[in-house]
Amino acid sequence: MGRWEPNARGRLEQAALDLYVERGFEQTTTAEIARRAGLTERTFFRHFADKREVLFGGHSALREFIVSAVASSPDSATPIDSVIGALETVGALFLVRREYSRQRQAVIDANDELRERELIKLASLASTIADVLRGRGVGDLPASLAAEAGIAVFKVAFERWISDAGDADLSRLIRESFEELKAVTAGG
Amino acid sequence: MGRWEPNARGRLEQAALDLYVERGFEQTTTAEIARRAGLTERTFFRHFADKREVLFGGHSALREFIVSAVASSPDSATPIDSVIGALETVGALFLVRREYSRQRQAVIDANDELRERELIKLASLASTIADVLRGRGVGDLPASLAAEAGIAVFKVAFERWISDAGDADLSRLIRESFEELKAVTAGG
DNA sequence: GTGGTTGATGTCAGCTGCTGTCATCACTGT
DNA sequence: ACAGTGATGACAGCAGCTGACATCAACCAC
Repeated sequence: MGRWEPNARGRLEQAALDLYVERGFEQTTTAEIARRAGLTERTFFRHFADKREVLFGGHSALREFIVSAVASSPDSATPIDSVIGALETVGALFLVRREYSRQRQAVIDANDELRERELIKLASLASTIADVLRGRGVGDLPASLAAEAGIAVFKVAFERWISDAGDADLSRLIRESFEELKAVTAGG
Repeated sequence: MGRWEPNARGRLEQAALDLYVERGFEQTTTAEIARRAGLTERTFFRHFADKREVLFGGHSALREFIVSAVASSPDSATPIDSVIGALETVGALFLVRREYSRQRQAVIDANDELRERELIKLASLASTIADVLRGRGVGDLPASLAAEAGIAVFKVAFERWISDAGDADLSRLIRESFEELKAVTAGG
């Protein structure tokens, strides 16, 4: 048996989410999170860069998944189809996390600082996707726009998915939103 | 003559920008900004919600301008054309502020916290634009997508404008980027 | 003009997020 | 055994930000 209880990081994540749900993000101190996880405040900051980051641990895995999905899409695919296709694939992964996603998103939506962090994660993701597209020979401007447009579609679809009372399929919402974007930009 | 020097807010903005440029955002304390402006730290926080917000004072005017431009676009215009048209118009206003914009953007780009703040301002703007479109009878989904797509175009165009060595016209870059978005989404 | 009100600022105390630094001590390999 | 490693604890301290109260010129009512 180790000197300490295992999975300190996971305990901190759980304690933080619980407290953020119970009493809100701002009303929760880092010392409280650490105490509930059976650790000290200093240790909290060894595992997470700041009080917000504890909610965004899953983002790096998501990023890697999307990057490899875009990179491995067929050469015949247009840039935007590569991006939307990758996002549809990743959308399927959210199926089983619906309730967790809702809870987490409610916490984020209730606080501006957390919304800021979420937006920069998405912007950084768009930037990475654009880089991958450029690596596939896509021009600078279309790469940026395909990536930004894809993330815009994802944002809209995700919001619909979270607020949908039923059990809509995120992948399908992404596809529908993309078709709507096509319709919206096609005019003129 | 007043009891205090006039334009305290403006002095704080100038002092903050100067210090951020001179030694970087993180290396500047709010006390230093206040001191350089001839005021106290407490007064700084009476004028600005936080250390970042001092760089985003012009955003509310920009927002109002864009909102009224979208609202007053002809009924015959499609949603995306209303948005792009409004952004083109606002783009013309940046003509005379090129050097200031570059300086300010360099400060923002050098710091993640400032980039977060900028992104939430743009996201909030997109949300407001979508609301205006809905008020004009546009459906929920197309309103969100036209607004998000418009902001995506603006982001890409603004970045090109800032990094362009010459003196490109922001309005023209917005138009070009929009045409490129059309081309990118038109496939399939 | 006397007196009350207002509004921008100053002063001060204090909490919280976050960091640097050093100590601790189970575990690991030799 | 014994030294090294790595996760954690303990403690001090800075900077961002807030609440509460004081100050005092300008303005207004009379």
